[in-house]
Amino acid sequence: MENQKRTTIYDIARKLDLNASSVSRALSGKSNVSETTKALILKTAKELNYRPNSMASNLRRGENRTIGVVVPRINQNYFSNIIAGIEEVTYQKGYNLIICQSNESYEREVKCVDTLINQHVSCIFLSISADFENNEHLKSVAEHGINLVQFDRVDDSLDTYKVLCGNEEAAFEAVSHLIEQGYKRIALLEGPQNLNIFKQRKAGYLAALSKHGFPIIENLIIENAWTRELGANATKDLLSLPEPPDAIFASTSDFAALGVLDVAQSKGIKVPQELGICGFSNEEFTQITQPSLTTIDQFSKEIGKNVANLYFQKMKKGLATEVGKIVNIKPQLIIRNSTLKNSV
Amino acid sequence: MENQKRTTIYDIARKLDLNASSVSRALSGKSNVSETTKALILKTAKELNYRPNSMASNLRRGENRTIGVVVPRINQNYFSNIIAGIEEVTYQKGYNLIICQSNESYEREVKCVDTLINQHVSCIFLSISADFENNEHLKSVAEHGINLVQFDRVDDSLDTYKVLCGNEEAAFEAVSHLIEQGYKRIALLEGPQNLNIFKQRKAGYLAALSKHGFPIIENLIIENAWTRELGANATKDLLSLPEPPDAIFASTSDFAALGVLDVAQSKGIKVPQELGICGFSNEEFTQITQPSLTTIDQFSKEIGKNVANLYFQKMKKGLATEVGKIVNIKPQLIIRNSTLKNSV
DNA sequence: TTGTAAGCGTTATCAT
DNA sequence: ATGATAACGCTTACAA
Repeated sequence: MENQKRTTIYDIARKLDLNASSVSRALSGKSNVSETTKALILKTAKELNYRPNSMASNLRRGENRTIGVVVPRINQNYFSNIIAGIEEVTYQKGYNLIICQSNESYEREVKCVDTLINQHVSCIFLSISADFENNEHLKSVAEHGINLVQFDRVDDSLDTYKVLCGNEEAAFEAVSHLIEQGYKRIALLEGPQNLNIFKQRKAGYLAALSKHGFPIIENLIIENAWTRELGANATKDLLSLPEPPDAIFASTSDFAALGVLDVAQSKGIKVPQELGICGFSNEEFTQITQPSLTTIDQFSKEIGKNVANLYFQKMKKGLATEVGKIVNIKPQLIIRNSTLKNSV
Repeated sequence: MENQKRTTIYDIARKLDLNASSVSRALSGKSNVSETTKALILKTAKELNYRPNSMASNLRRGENRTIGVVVPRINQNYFSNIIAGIEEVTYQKGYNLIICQSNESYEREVKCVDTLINQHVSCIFLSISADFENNEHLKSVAEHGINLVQFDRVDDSLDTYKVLCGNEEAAFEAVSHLIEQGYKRIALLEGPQNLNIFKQRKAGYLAALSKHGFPIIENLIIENAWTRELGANATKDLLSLPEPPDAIFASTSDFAALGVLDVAQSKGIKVPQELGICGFSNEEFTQITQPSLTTIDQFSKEIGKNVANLYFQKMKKGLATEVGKIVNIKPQLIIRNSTLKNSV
């Protein structure tokens, strides 16, 4: 069972006293083969349990109907939804997906890209890791004639196709909403600034403050607070300031926002009356917390679909030179109880 | 950029006035090649930006260092964690992963398996879809000399390697715990019975009842309640019975348990005093609800690692004929407030 | 409509 | 230690 030889087109040809090329033609639905022999070939192919060897045909044709995906983490809702979106499109196009996770490590990201290049994938969809160092590996993708679509966490300096998700405007909206609700001292939990998305979210925060004439208070901005625990620690620090904030925008993630809520509850601080909390990503649990958390939905599955469509509808057809190289998915502010100071 | 030819071992050979076979030997680290030429080859390979063509070498060697994974849904915590576990092992072994999702559709599951067979993957890791019909496609995997590891949702009738996760004992423990807490009328939300896991969970429920001398009450058992909404509907029905249950075991998922909690809260029923609730899977949100939900942790990432290790440590080495074909991951009951009637 | 033959980029086997 | 050659299974000009 282990090592029996699989049937090839030659086996079929031999059995029917035909030539392998006829079999190939028949199986790939070419027109130049008579209906009778075609039927015969299809029949015996089935009998012999024939399966095409895609390694061989890929090699011969010089193209591999496979797309490589590199994400920081597979098992994070945001990314697994993107992958699901990608898969929905690629499956229907008959393409396979090779999935790699960088585990937020730059070194590993480089290795993933390397193996994908070796696999001769048609395209790579990639979101960079948290400790991104430089873009040599991404340049080498292009050097090997492989298409590249960056999404979400992208290297701006590289002129590739990109799917972005309006981080700056989302942060702007969120902070504006906090201001409209009457919060006066709004803190920011920010993520690693080598990632574009966190830079943009910070920019949105700053823009909203300045638009409403609010001062920028440096010690209300906490770096690297992007897990539940780090969010909680940051909150403890913030609340013990002489002039503590009355709202915290956890721009990094809903997990950080959850950490904020943890601390607020353990200290008996009322949310949203005494402290407003806003997260980022619309994780499932944000509607379950007490109070439910205001957050930003990024339409992650949509992002995935757009990434894949960008490849199939534009790149592959050689369309879109400059126009349409960048797709923007507009995120949406989801207002819930954790910031509704006025309405409670 | 798009269509330039990639450098091959012939290009390197030509440049160094050597033979392609020497280059091949040098690059694949064989011993029978002098240190000097080896160094030379490696150097020029780098200069020419050479990348091995794995399609070609796979074809030649007759093996594809790729593993196919088929899951019902990629973007479900349980499965994405399993995939993360698988990836952790396969990455380190230098294997690639082709991921497919069946979307709980049998037809699509068959297609996924088909493409994986065509890809000549070394092994398929699979968890069957909800509307599983028959195992013809799984049999054909073996017929093509491809290894198969089933996990979690498996077809018991097939003699393959399996990674299971003690569904029956977990359900037994959960229901025993409910009984010990003093609940008298324990309802069951059950899933599609064509899936082994739901059958086993039901069996565990029944076994626990009978062990403690509890009667089996048919109308406390609700079929197909495995989403939040279906769980809520089932709960409404249950609570309007003349003799409603005082505990509900949502054996299908934590989402169903959440639906139960929704209804309890909207009806002002106190959890756990008037109604005990137990879920299944230890989703992230179960520790966030008010009250927190008792559930069962399945160690999903561990399952993934075990699946992959089963292949690398046993199947691939031809070890383990009968012994060790089935690995059992013991799940763990996580007791939280939603069932602690006695302690509140 | 069918057959012939070359070639995709490797690697394995044999000879040198 | 290195070279020549065939082969993996398929596709595709080209010839018949």
